[in-house]
Amino acid sequence: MKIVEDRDHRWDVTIPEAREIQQFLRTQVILRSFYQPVRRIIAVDVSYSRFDKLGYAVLGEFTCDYDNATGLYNIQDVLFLKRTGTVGFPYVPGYLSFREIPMLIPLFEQIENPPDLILVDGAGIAHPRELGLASHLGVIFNVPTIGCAKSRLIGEFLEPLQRKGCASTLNMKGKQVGIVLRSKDRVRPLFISPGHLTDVRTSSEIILRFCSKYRIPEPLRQVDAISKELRCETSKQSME
DNA sequence: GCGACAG
DNA sequence: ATCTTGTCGC
Repeated sequence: MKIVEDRDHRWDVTIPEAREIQQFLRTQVILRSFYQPVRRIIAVDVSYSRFDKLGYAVLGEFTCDYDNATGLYNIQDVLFLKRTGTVGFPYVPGYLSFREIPMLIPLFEQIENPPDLILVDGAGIAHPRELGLASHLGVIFNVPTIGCAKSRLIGEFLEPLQRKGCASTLNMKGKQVGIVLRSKDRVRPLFISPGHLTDVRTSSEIILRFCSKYRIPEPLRQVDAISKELRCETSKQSME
């Protein structure tokens, strides 16, 4: 996969420079209904070492079949790409994409064809400048993305009912930027927002269809487990 | 000035 | 994000 030429930029930047990049890229975000069901999807995640500045990036590619009987996707993993790299940007709320995307780019370079959809652990447009990690990734590759955060970055909301599937709107400055979704009975809700080439409605529907037994949608749950596994086996080796 | 703050 | 033990609830 190749980054759209006009949307490529440096990653070793200062916070003010990062903010300017976000302010330009946000103008490229497109929100629109997404034709379901999806067939080929990619999910990504990064975990970190507490000692050194190492990050463990994982990209998972899956094929999906929508099951009319259960209302869920049956997923089949096709391949997992892993990479250990140096983290070059600190965690600053609102600038997560400058920390994680540089570690993911080498993995996306190994993917020939863009998928139908990319699932991201983080915010989409539910972001101070409407360009969270999912939106940033979607815009530079021009691929549909959905942001699926485990906690709130920004926005007002009412607590959704405790049943799986219950939801409430996530609003920013009076307009809806996402949805607060209960992905399982009696667990903390997920904060879903469209990244690029999707919309709130489609994003929440797709995410719910990837949630069967657990709070986290299956593709994201798998790449999360694999990146933690990679971190553990890597730090174990460096001890001998 | 103070609180809030994805991963 | 990471670390960390037991413990409460479904």
